[in-house]
Amino acid sequence: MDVKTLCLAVLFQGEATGYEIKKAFEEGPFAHFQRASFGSIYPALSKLLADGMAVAEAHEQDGRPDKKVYRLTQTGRAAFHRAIGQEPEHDQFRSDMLFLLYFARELPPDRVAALIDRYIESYSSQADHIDSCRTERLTSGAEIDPGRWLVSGFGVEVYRAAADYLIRNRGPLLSGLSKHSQAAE
Amino acid sequence: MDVKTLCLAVLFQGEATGYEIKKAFEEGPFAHFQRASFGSIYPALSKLLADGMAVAEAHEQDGRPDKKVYRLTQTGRAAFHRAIGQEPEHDQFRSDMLFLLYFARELPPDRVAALIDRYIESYSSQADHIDSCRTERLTSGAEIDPGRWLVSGFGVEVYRAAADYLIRNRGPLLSGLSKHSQAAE
DNA sequence: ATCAGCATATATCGGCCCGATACGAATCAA
DNA sequence: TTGATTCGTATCGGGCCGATATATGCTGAT
Repeated sequence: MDVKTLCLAVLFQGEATGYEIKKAFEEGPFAHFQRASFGSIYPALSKLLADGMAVAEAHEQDGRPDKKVYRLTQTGRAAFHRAIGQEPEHDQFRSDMLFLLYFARELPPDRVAALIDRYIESYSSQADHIDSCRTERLTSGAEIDPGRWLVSGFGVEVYRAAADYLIRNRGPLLSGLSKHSQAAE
Repeated sequence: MDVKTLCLAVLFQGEATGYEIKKAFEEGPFAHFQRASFGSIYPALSKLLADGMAVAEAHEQDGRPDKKVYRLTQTGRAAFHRAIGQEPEHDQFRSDMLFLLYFARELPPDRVAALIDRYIESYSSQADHIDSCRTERLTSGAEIDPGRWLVSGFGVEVYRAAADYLIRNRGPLLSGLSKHSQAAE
């Protein structure tokens, strides 16, 4: 999924500025499983305009700095449907934390403990946050989109599983580490 | 974690060629949570040589094409320890599958079903594969590194949780989708 | 038997994308 | 009052991926 497609996706859900598109990947609906930076969003939006997939409307009103609100054209909507017809790439996960824990033997045990605690806290709070958004949407009485519901539930489940695993294995890791250092050093 | 550090990590575990380093991220110990391509590995290795962090030995023997076996120097080993002393970046996950499922409403239901089935199959087989490597190592009687054990267990647990969630929610998603299309179209 | 395809092996190049940075102002907390 | 944070657009350097080039030996289908 290139950033052009990602912008198409956000704009498919309604008009937005470049800044708002960024937020959709930071705290919005696409957070946790897709991302894009300003350095790729703004050029992508320019290209969308050039290709006639979107139109921009300048709003100078509110604060002071001009803002450009982008909206998809029919061409853009068609391009989005074409894009989601393509075969998806494999999921990818990148974790510096697991990388460091892999080398736990090479780190001071107290650092390993701190690392794993931060990891647990981070995953737990992310699960809680998504979960609170879900219950909020449930109680709001608004209509629930099955796709979005599945995706957010996936996030809760997987983050929880990750946190639980680390809670269960924190002790064993630390004691395994100390046993080894007793034997080897 | 830049590719230079990643190469340092692989070489820390023993000498290797560029090709073997790539494999460490494809099927080796770092698969699933870190990655690197040839386009970044070879330049990184050149830099490692230039910085005196590694030395290369040419082997022309075996097949026909020359291979360069890289080995870390003391400087390299020190650089690696310095690198793992740094603060890790946040974990990141990117999933085209979840992106597509988010837009399930915009896709033909049979495609959604196929997509989710492939997803389940992929996650299940990855969990099984890591798990078989773990039982193999357990029964081999060789010493078990606590860090690596934790990391591989994490993979099994999280992949299983993801697959289980999708198995449980495949039906509800599909029926939710058909209910909606009845109501709206 | 032959030939396509894959594994081994090194290397480069175009292009995409991130992170930092610049610019500018308003609002809010210390 | 002054530093931080939010809103907002935009570029630039550098890092990294994916495709491609090059070369050869092995293996399994036809």
